[in-house]
Amino acid sequence: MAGILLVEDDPSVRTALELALTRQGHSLTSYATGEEALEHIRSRRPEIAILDVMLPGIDGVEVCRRIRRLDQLPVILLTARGDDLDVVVGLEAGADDYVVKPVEPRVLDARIRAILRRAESATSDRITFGELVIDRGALKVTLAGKEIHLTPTELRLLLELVRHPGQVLNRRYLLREVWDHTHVADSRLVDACVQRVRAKIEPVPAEPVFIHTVRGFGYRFSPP
Amino acid sequence: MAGILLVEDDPSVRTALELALTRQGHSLTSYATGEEALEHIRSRRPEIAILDVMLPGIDGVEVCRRIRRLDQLPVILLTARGDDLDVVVGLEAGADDYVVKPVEPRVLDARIRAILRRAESATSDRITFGELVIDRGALKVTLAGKEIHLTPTELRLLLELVRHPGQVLNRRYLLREVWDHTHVADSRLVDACVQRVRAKIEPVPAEPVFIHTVRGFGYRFSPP
DNA sequence: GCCTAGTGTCATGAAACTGTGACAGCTCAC
DNA sequence: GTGAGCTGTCACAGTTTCATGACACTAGGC
Repeated sequence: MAGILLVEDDPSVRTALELALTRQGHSLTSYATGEEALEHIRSRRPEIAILDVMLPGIDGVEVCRRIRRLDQLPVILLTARGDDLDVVVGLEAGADDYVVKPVEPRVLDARIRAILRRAESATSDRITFGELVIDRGALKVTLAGKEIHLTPTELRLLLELVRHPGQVLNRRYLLREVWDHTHVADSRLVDACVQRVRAKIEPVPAEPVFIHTVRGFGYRFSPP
Repeated sequence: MAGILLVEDDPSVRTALELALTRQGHSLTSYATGEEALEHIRSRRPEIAILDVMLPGIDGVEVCRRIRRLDQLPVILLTARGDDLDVVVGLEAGADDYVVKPVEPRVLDARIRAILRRAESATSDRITFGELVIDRGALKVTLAGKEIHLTPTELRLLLELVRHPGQVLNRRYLLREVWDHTHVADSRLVDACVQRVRAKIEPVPAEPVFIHTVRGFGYRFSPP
């Protein structure tokens, strides 16, 4: 998933935060309860969790404790109460930061980045194009939070295209860079591979939004 | 020194903080200006720096930037102003936290501990991935509390993979790092060793949860 | 010398990946 | 509108890659 996990039960606050954080360029999945979040935390592998403290059922501090029992996942606790004792308890539960609502989106964003920077997971070189996230370190591609499996050649092709966003790359060039240079056969090879990649990453492969055909020249990667 | 470096120009605030933090069990050295602090930071090697933003001469944010240029030393910025923009600027300068004065000693202490805990876990000898605990100091690996015996090569391989969690490491790299650099050997050697490690640490070696094969590229360690 | 744990190599089968060609569908120039 | 040239789509067989287990070689303890 490679994004933020948000847990907030109040729908209006949740929507506002979703909007604000998405606008700051984060990808995000949100839940209303701690139970749901804990259930999905293993499979979705978020980079950071933002937990409201006051939740129905398991509260945010307890969710934080349970996360800590297994994982180093960074956690920010979010609360309406600014009580000093709460802050101390929250941080002792293993939270990395404790933020009092209402919070300016820019401030929350800055705190998220500060924590991610330190967690160093931010150093993994990741590129994001809307819903499409390409992690060059982990060699993982995710679309709308769902991991996409690409074969080695497909991945090399996509990385090559992404390396030159907006540029048209012709078939000869792609054959040289992605396949072995010694390749003579200029068949439909590139086309077929592009098609395979599209089938996996394009929501509607017939109307590609990422990899565009430039008739007579080649292909161009340009984010939507 | 292994303590806190405090930079605060107001003598009364400085004395109050010194007293409070000492009472919380921290050892501490304080300076009135950023220049003095920067001068001593190399030799004294503090664990964490707490910088007032408003300082005569170089201000706290600038001190933070200069520290960042050299070092990972954790930094807390301390300020009388709670302006959102200040927070963002401060955090972007590389600060780990931004605290507004006046601050309850307990809260400051909790924030210091949260940051130190995280900084320590990054370099700590013991890393936990769910059931798997790797003690780099004692060179011991335990799975669900039971000690696992790994041979030297197996252990070096596992440590190398764990050193880059989530990253795909190719066979050439692993051969260079884990085995001798001058190894011409068949890269199937890596496969065999990975197999052996899996047989020991994976509950179901055929469906690995720790060491994943990335076909065509190499192996990736990522916790379940 | 003998035994053992550790290590590198190899054969094998299974699974995944890839190149290829045929053909349909589309686009553009005329 | 029409035809030529491009491109999309698909199935399939050959190839590559990997997991697995067996085995030989080595160094060091006894």
